[in-house]
Amino acid sequence: METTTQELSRQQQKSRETKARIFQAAKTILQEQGYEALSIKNICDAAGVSNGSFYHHFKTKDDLLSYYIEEQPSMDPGYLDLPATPDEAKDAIVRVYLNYVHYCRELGVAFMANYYTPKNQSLNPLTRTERSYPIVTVHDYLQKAMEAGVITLPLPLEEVTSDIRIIVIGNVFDWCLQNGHSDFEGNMERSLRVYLDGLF
Amino acid sequence: METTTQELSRQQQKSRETKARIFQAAKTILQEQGYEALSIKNICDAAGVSNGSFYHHFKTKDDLLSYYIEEQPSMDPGYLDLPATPDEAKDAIVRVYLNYVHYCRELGVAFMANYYTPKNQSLNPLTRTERSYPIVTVHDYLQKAMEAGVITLPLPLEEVTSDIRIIVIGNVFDWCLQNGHSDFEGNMERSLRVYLDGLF
Amino acid sequence: METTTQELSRQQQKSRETKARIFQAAKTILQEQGYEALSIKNICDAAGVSNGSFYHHFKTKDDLLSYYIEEQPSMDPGYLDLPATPDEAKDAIVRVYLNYVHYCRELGVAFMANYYTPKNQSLNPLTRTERSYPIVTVHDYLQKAMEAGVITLPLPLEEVTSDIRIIVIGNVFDWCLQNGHSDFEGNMERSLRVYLDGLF
Amino acid sequence: METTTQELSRQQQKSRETKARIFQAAKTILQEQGYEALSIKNICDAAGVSNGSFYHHFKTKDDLLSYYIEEQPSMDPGYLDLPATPDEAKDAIVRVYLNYVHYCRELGVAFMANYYTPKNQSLNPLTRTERSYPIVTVHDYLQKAMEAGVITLPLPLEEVTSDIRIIVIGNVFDWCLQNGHSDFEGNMERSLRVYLDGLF
DNA sequence: TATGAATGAGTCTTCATTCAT
DNA sequence: AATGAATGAAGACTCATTCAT
Repeated sequence: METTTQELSRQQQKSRETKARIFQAAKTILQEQGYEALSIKNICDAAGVSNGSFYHHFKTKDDLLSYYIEEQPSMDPGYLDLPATPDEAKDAIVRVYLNYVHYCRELGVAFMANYYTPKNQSLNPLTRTERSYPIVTVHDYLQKAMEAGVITLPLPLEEVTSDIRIIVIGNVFDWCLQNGHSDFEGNMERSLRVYLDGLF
Repeated sequence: METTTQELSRQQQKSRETKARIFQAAKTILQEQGYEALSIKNICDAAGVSNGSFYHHFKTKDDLLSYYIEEQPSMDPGYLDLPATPDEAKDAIVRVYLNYVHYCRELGVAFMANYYTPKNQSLNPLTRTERSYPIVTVHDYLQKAMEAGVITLPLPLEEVTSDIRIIVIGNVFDWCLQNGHSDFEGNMERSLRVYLDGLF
Repeated sequence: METTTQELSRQQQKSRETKARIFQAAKTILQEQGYEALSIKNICDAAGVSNGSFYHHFKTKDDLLSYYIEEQPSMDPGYLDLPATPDEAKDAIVRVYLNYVHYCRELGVAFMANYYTPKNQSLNPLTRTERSYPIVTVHDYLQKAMEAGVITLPLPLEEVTSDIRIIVIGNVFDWCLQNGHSDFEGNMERSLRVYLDGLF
Repeated sequence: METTTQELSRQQQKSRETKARIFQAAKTILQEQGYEALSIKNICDAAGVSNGSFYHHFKTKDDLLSYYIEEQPSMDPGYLDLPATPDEAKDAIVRVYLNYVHYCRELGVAFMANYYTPKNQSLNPLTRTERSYPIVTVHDYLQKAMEAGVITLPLPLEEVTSDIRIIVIGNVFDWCLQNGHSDFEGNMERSLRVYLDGLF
């Protein structure tokens, strides 16, 4: 009968917890078992919740997924002091992308494999510029290094950053393709280094 | 009564047409509706063929998909004569992949954008080794060149071919990502060349 | 608004009815059309239930079949008090299987004749160990009797239970083979008794 | 144009060879891979023959199978000299059924699993008496031993042979159920011996 | 808010069989 | 006598979603 504000908020809080539990369960499944295993049933089992409850909190499966993507952590900057030598510049760039590798691992192969589709335009730096992609960081970094006379590029900067982006994409894609069973860090570092060695 | 060569080939021809129709149907679905819509039923409906017929022509769904890579216009063997100098080797490798670029263009961006999903295991050379991927060609080519003493690699051959594959994948992915509006040939050639320059 | 216990049980009751209807449909098909006709579709059609509903109630087709054995009218625990003499032990074991005979009669020859196929893996205790087969009961019973020093077996317990299972299977099979026109109880009791007499 | 009798018979001979090859292939598959693997495709592949050819020689799959059953080897008699002691009688009976085990193994689990259904009335000695089943042999043997005063049975002969038949059936069924992965000989010998020990 | 029963289209694949050649 | 292309029903099982309670 008496429904105080407090009681309502208690209920609301419980509801939010349920939603969070579902969300977390989905995240865990995605990371540990892959996208294919991400069925409503599996999510509900893992969350200890009925499937009806799922549909109470999320309109559809896609609805749930959209929340997931928004939650991505943003890149940690601060590697990028002005280099003293070309080799330092190479090291810095490699470090940026090893950091990205780390970030990919956090998200999990399963998620990345789903996310890394050419149709996913959020991957296209030409389309969406709000986000501070690593490649933007690297672009600015190389520019500064050139202006400071530390390095000289035999190619236009845009082409170089394009190549780097391509190499990085290739590495991620390959890692996904092999279901996380490739030497992600090793490949990333090596392919970038050889490329940069060919460059300056 | 008498079964002439011509009559036989008529049946064979019809068979080949059916196979091609299935092949084409899959391509169209991939282009217009995406990888997720690529079910056997959809393919057969689109091809106007019974599902049994599909399995008569293709061992499995994956089998069909891998044909898109196998069916590449056969490489001009002249590309791959033993090189006299390191630069000739680089040229040859670049040419192999420019040829691949040409093939991708033939299939179309729409197709490739749907085909290039990490979920498409027919892209994974580790999974399906029967097919003659360009990377296999290049692998053999580099080996021959090394044995002939024309080039020396500072890295294990496997790592080099891995890098090349990664770079090529990245190029294709990027091209798809930009809806075909990138300098596919230019990027492919440049990124490969710089990498190879860094190598030998 | 208020969800009383009664209302809940109404839904649960309906659910149980559905499950029973599926169960019964399978039984009927087995009786009238045989094991080969026992497809999920047939079962669902006969039960007037969607195939999704089937899988809501039973994990798998085998799961359903194994229920026929599990659902045995629960054994009177008094049967299985620790025996005072070897003869009491024999009596108990015989009684367990006379009870099983009774259960077989309830299911009917027609059903059993179709159910007793070597292809029906739900009959194989090695495959599915969750269920409480009579043989498990007997196994435990013999073990207790041995530990209590009431009986001594000249053979490993596992071999004995294997023999008993085999004899029981043979009895059921023979009964089916003769369309129910054999002395099921008589044969079961006699063959088991003579075997046990040879044992201890 | 000229079709001499000889030429015809040559063709006929080739035809018969093809048929035999198909038959043999089916037999091999049945024994080595089991009944489930016995598809027309597999048979034709193994026989090196087109599926059309199969249907030229056999009306249906069942047609082929019927040939298989007719080909079964008949039991080798001659174990059964009049025994001097009860133990010799037991040995003889066990030997008869170990021979039967051997015969089952020859036919293969796959075949037996298909054949050993209660619905298969050819297994019912009451129905079909033309064949000289092992149990008939044993029946006659026991009778002779009794008449000679070597053994005495505490039960009617009919009941004893019934028990023995039941035990044997159980052994075969169990062996099938476990896909040939049970100790067929061991179980058969042990269960029979314990039973006979309980008998005389 | 939460439950879980029910749905039915959808998944890939296998198979026995037919038929034109 | 022999080929192999084509058929389509059938197999078990999964899944996102709806709805009455």
